[in-house]
Amino acid sequence: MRSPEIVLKVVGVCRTTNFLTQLHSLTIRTYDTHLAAKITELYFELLPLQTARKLFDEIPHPNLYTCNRILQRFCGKNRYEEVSSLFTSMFSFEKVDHFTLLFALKACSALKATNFGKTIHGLGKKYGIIHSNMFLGSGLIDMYSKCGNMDDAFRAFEEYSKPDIVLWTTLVTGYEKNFKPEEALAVFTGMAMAHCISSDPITLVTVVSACTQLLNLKAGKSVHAHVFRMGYEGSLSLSNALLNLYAKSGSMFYAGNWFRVMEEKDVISWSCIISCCAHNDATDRAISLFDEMIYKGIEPNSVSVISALQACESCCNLNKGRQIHELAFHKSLELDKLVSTALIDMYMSCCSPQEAIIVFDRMPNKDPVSWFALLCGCVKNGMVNKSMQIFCDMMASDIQPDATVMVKILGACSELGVLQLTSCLHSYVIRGGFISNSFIGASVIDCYAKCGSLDEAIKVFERSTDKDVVIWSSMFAGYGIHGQARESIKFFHRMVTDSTVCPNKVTFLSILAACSHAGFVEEGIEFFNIMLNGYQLMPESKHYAIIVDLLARIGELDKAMCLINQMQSRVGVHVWGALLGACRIHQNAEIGEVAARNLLQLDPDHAGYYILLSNVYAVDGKWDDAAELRGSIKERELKKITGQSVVRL
DNA sequence: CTAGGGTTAG
Repeated sequence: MRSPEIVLKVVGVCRTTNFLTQLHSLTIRTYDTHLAAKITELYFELLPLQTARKLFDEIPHPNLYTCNRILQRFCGKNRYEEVSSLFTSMFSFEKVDHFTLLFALKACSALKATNFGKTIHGLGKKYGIIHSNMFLGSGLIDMYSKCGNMDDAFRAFEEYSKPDIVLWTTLVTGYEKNFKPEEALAVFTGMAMAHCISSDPITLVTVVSACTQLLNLKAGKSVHAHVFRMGYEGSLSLSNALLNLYAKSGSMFYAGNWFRVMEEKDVISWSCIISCCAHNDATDRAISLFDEMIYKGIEPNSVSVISALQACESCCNLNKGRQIHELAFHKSLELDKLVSTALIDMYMSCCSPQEAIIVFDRMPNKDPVSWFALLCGCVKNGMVNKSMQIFCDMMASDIQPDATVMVKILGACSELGVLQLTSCLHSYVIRGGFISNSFIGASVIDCYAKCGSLDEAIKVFERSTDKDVVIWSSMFAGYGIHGQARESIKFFHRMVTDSTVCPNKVTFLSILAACSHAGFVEEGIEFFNIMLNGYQLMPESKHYAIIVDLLARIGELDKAMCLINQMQSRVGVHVWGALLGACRIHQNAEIGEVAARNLLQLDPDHAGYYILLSNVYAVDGKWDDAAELRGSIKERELKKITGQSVVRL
């Protein structure tokens, strides 16, 4: 077997390294370009990168065309390390062409290797092929954009005196993908004003995406009108981009209407509308749309499954969630990390942490987000010890916790109330360099306060160099927890006079809570008014709940009721709960019934409300009503969850 | 052998 043709045929079948070594020496001797091309491909396909490069360097006359083909093949397979390595070997060539550079640029984009990209840019100039065609231009702009370097992308763009539509679009897309939607629209405007350039459907997709980022419905609509004028409504991607714009701008109405009239719909369109419904309290509609999609024979992908799972999550539809899980399993979509994480979220929100843990354990490669979902879910389900365990496992698996994880775990720790653990986490926070993050600082303060050590909380507060509104608020709350409303108020004045920090809604919530905890009725009401009139902050349900509690406690039930009637925001359970609790103390069955009826409407399965109401009846002497209520608790098989609070020093 | 686009996320 001396003929290269025969060798080539054999190469296709036999792929052992041993055989490859023999072929290599043959290739070096024969100088055959076909053989060289084929074997180059095999080196990079089968051997470790370094070995492949070494062998390739020994080949006397590799052919540019075939090397380009190999680069292209590896680009198609996303094997960019190989691309970059082979390209570097090609430096010894007398000349490479724009195809070579284009594939190399693709590798730079994927590997985010800006410096290497700049080298290629320079090579292009050296070889004088930069302006040989527009392909290299868009490749350069795209490379700089994908490396997050828009300044160089723009400079590359400026090197072309007559940019074509693709070049313009690449630049617009670069700005949009780098979260600079204003710049994207500005470039688009520049393009529209440039001579002989009119936008095409692909450009408009990006323009619509920029409008979506800006939540600029008005601009988006005018693009939509332009789409109709140009007759582009047949473009599916463009239709989907518009659908996404309507969905994201919170306009379910527009989204639904546009979805209905869209000529063609694919799985992306369906995912988009399902996600829109799931995020806008139309969970049942989201689920029925998902069913409809399946019924119509549209193959679900991970995105549609995730959106449907989110719908199940927010309406606690465990059975439907399980059904979708099964579907995802059969379609092998559970392999997608985002799907698994959505499943964990769903099971955790539907109060089935065991199933969530099973999903997590099955994940072959867990990412920080899935760890976080598991940790949050355990906290949400009251499994605080378990969440601490997860935190340890996470570090044992070499996953570095980030700021969000730290905030969550500190929250869990404050619930556990173990002071030693708090100081442990505090040291970890300092060592990890997290202490400058004000959310974490505030969590540490809160954690110390809840574990009983106000002194430590104050130390952390005084030591923090950059006290922002979050840190201050956590300190007000800390004093509040310890019943020291006086100190809390003193600190509030210190903040207002000594710093430039402006209080927000959370600040007032902390202050109000402190007043409520210490029974400072007048001060509480005064702060409520300062918030409303002094700072023009709209109180939310939680603020009202505290004020209602304060008023109701001193027996001003009518005033409290009056305040509730004035509320513009949704009246939450805490507001009615505060009122009902006070009605029991002040023996007002009339208002108590109103409060209870509203409560049971908001949360029919909460045993505590039934018991509170039955107590209201009892003190009023309405024994029959009380008995009937107690009966319905038994009927519904509701159990009162007993409260516990623990501090371990 | 070659370039620009749409849905998910704590």
